[in-house]
Amino acid sequence: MSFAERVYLACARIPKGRVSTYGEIARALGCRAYRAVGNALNKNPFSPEVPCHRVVKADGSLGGFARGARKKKESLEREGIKIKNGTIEDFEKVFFRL
DNA sequence: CTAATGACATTTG
DNA sequence: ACAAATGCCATTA
Repeated sequence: MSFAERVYLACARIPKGRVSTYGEIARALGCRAYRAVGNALNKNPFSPEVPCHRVVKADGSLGGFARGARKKKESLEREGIKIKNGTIEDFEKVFFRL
């Protein structure tokens, strides 16, 4: 089981309509490799299977997205997450602590 | 094995 | 508040 695999599993735990951060994912895995988490999600071999779009930066901004940040924003809004000028509103509310 | 690279995070200027 | 500099950790070349 590689690090990336664990990342995907953790990601899959995030409920619809909530978001989490790269750092939080790393913390849930028992380390602080938030950079590595980003790399794992970027590869993302399980594209629609694992909801990688629910993972954002710690400051509430969306961060990057392999298929374009635009798409990511739309996906999140579709799940009921409001975004204001590239930043998530009520970030503290929708934040999902693993 | 060493070096380079990020969908990051925090601190400083 | 914003931009730049540092630190971070696993992966990959």
